[in-house]
Amino acid sequence: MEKVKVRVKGKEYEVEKGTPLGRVFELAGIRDAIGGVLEGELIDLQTPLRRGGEVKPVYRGSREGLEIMRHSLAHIMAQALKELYGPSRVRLGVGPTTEEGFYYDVEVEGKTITEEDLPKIEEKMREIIRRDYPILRRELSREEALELFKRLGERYKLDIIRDIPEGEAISVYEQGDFVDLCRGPHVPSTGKVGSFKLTSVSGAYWRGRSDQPQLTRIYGIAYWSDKELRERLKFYEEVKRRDHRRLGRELEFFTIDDNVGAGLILWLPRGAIYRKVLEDYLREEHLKRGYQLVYTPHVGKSKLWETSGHLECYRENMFPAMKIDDEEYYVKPMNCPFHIAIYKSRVRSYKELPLKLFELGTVYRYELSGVLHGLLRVRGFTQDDAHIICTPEQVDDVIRETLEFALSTLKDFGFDEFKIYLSTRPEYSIGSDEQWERSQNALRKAIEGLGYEYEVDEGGGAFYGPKIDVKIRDALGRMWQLSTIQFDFNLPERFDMTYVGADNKRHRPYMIHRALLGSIERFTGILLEHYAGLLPIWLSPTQVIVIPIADRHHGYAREVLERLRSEGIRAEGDFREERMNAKIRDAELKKIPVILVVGDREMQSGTVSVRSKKEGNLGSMELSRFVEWIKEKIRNKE
RNA sequence: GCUGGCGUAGCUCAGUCGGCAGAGCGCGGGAUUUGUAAUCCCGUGGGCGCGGGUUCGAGUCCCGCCGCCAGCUCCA
Repeated sequence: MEKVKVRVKGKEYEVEKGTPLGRVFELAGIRDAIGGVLEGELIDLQTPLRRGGEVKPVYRGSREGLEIMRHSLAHIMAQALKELYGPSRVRLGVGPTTEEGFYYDVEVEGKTITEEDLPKIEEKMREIIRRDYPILRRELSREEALELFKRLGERYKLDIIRDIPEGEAISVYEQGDFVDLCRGPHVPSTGKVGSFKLTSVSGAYWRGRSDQPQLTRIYGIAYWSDKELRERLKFYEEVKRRDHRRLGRELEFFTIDDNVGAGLILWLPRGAIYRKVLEDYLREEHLKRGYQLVYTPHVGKSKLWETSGHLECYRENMFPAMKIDDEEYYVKPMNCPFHIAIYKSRVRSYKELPLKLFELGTVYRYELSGVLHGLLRVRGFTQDDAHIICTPEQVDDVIRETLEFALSTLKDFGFDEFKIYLSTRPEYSIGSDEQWERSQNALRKAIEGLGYEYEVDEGGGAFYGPKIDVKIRDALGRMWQLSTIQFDFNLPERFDMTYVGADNKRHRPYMIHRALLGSIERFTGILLEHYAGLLPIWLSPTQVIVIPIADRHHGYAREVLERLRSEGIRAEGDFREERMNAKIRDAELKKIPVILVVGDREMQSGTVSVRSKKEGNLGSMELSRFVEWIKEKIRNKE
């Protein structure tokens, strides 16, 4: 009999090949493990050892164990469904784990599972957990497996079995009278799982293909302890509380009107002020760095989009054509062809490169109605878009400067945690080896030069060039992709872009697309959620609200207001016949960063009583001192 | 687009078995002149998403449409 050598806790054990891991743990005196990691592979106690190596035991409460336990919960849910609705009515798809828990795709004949059914299913699951069935692994031959699942009427499982490569073991796991095709791993018995909650149901196509039947996907989240589970549920509450669609309405930033159209944003006055500040900032920063501002139209002739290749490759994302004077026009989904037309408006010399054209360009893209989501996924949006056209020699400097610009911009909005991704040449691509080499090097050097970690997505670039994407982490720990810096070897060819070099010959320039925030709309959604609606003072539509206590203070309040406004501070007054407390409450709910209360005392001494949303009541301050105080905060982008 | 859920006042929601459409907030008017998160009183506001059908009678039941929300990538 063949033997394998397994090392556990520094000791080596030689056992027959195929011995279950649990047996080895017994020899090693390990009692309460629920599984193990064999050379990086997560296995359970019943997994037969087919190779040797180092094994680390996995216990309840551990991270690796979480994966095992969640997987078992998916099975327990499937068993519960079979018990509730009858085994022959329930057909199972796949039931994997997710980052937070698990799901199972199922089909229940003659019944649509809704969220109302979830408590009942949970209750049945708890019952199965209490019964503490041992979970047993069995390996079957292909024929046995096909026979078994045919008998059970599990047509989806049969699909899966057919896809398992020859020679790979086919295993099933049994608990009570429930049996499921499964690679494992699983906990030793149904009683050894953690806390869970079923959260939602949705439709999901079998194998993710729309030509396949749609199953019901039931989601659950699971953690080892009640405490962790409660914390995660609280996190979801927080996500809901911070939903930018709700904040956008409460703060009167934007609205979406059915009569205007789905995915089309109407910016309300308060949102518009914020947007103006944001856009002014962007334009200033671009001018500082030698970009030139341009404006381009919203539509262009079909010929333009033919040349650019958009009609060929991007048509399904474009709004359909409109006919004008026997000529077809398309609403722009991108700004590049226009920026290229600007570049080509005259002969360009190498002396004026790099040429950096910047536009807050509003584009329209057709998105499926089902994917639209507040500001985060829309059909019309404004990009902070630029195209940089340069010589090959300038590529390194241009990229370094651009990446630096992107990161410093993100930092200005309060994002300091980034993840940078470098996507390289895919299998099918255009452009020369030299172009790819030079560009990829420039991107890599730029990231390394700034001392950042990055991940390489090998072959993940577009067919027309490599790129860097920057993702940020928001206050809730979620990652969002914002900046992108992307080479394009395609458009300069298609549009025959050239510059005259020092040699008085025509050369092909390099072109780079880049966006820092991506889209103003989407970025605003992310920002609202990141700050839970409490924007930094420099971005707040109203920075200060002046609250007079009684009518006799209105005159002084107006003086204060005027002074603030003359200093360029966005200030408002609350002159309603309301009690001070009510006015403060309203201002707090509107998340206005600073409240100035003025009454008899302030009027006499020429001061204001400062209450900051962040820091609470700060007491009285001379008016001029307050002006300095808040200007300092605005300057520092607090 | 597909599947499921939901559409009642500007907002958040209640409306039982099919039997006179409600509450709070908001908004308007009045009283109150107030020191750090809701003063009181009165009033206003609804084609119950749209269109059909069943019924003596439909917010409620049935059918069709529209809109919104969630999911549709993570391979037993």
